[in-house]
Amino acid sequence: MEESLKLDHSECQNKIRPVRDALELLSGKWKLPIILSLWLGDKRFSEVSKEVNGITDRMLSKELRDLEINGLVKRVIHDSYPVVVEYTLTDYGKTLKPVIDALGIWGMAHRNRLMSEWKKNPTG
Amino acid sequence: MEESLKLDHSECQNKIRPVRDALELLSGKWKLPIILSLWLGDKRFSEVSKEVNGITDRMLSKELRDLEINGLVKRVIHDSYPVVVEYTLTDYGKTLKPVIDALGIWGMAHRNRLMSEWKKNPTG
DNA sequence: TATATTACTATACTGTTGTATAGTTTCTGT
DNA sequence: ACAGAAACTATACAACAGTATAGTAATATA
Repeated sequence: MEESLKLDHSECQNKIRPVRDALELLSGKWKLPIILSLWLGDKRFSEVSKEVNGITDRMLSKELRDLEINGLVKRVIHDSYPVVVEYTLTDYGKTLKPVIDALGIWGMAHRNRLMSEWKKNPTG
Repeated sequence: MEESLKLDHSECQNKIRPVRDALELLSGKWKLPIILSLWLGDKRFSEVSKEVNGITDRMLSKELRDLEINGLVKRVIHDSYPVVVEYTLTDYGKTLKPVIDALGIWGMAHRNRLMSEWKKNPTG
């Protein structure tokens, strides 16, 4: 009995871990905007910087490195003046589509729900 | 041209917002463990506390309130000795299933990928 | 009266995430 | 020689998420 409870619990932990992994990979203020910016096409550092409103160089650099380490983004250096660095979403990065879609669909429904609640009772 | 770029950008923002909403609702150290604990059945405060390893009362209280405000969890007070409070996942909370599944599937694939990379080059 | 249980709240602290601002390197046009 | 651009890095700081520890209210039992 004790034993089976523990099994259930550790099974649950095993199920939760990959969910957390995926969540952590996407969470934070800047990862999604950066990924979506690159989804529309390869970009240089300064181009992403312009497109992702409000991000500092430091954060952009850090987040791009993070995404690169996880294999979602590839960094390509062009030997030109001035050194041009292009970032591209990898095919692997694009496998995130179903995840982002699922989040988006639920998030949309949630917004609609909150809206209709507010219509029923505007003062909250 | 300028105009169409701006449109693209704001459209993109509109798409990103619900994704972020959903992400924020699930992110943090404790929300997923709590949700999954309640998925297996209604629980009292102290039962969740025992099941979700390492959480403090303060965090549990805060997160449960947060989940309640977002309509994912319902708080039911039983008038008994000592006061018993039961938390249940709402039907609405259960609509998160496809989201959590999508995260879990991707996270699992990611783990496998990292494992097979490690096998190719164990020293990193 | 003292102690125990449940479901919390209060206060103070730490650690991580993100911000602000400036500096570095390499190159090139003037 | 100097200014300027690209792609960063360094340092210091602020804000927020989370932790540690203790305390509270209601009720019951010894």
